[in-house]
Amino acid sequence: MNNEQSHLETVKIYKALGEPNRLSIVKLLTKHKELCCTEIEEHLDFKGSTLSHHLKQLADCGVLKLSRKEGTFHYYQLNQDTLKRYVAVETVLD
Amino acid sequence: MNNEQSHLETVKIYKALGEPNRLSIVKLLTKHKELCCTEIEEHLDFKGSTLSHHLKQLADCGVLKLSRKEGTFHYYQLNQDTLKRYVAVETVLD
DNA sequence: TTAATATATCGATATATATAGAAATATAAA
DNA sequence: TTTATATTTCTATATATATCGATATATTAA
Repeated sequence: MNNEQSHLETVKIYKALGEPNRLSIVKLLTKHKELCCTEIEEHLDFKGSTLSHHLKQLADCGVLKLSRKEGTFHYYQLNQDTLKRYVAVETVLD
Repeated sequence: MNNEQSHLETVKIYKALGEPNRLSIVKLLTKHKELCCTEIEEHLDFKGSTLSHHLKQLADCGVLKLSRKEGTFHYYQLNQDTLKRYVAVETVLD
């Protein structure tokens, strides 16, 4: 539990959340069951390639997961298990 | 609550926690009521000026506070209120 | 098949950040 | 006072990261 690996996993998660645009993505997803890239871009103003990088980082550390692919649309949703394990969701995300 | 300022405050806190050495400082302080710089340096191996920067960053966002000065020794402790508001302390810090 | 659209990856770059040595500050002891 | 010690601040630098345009991939429609 408190080994080096979990330490770095924890760091990775907080690093992912410690950037304004990524935290906005997470907050946006608390208001929607799932969203695809195009929908996220409608709410938050940055370029597609930038969004893709942020989504990858959030997915790599387990904060988000790809929930569904419908045609070319990739839908993402929050990974509530991860969030509850690391974040005080009741004060930060509610 | 969910305004731009609190968004950036939240980012600041997770950014502070999202670095291996700083997270180590926080974890170390969960095991001690308070510690001064010299004591922290005995546990974690980095230079005094580096430690000072990390402590400043952690204190600026409210994760740590300067609890006491005794001579030239500056004692720091965790700010439990901040931690509880942002971190799932029972899984991350216990 | 070709064309159109959505997303991801690549490569470059500008900005941010962690680190460290040196200097500054502060306190206490000699 | 001078000296020693603890911590902070200053300055430089190397590394990490966010962003973006271009390209690549994947899927669907025509």
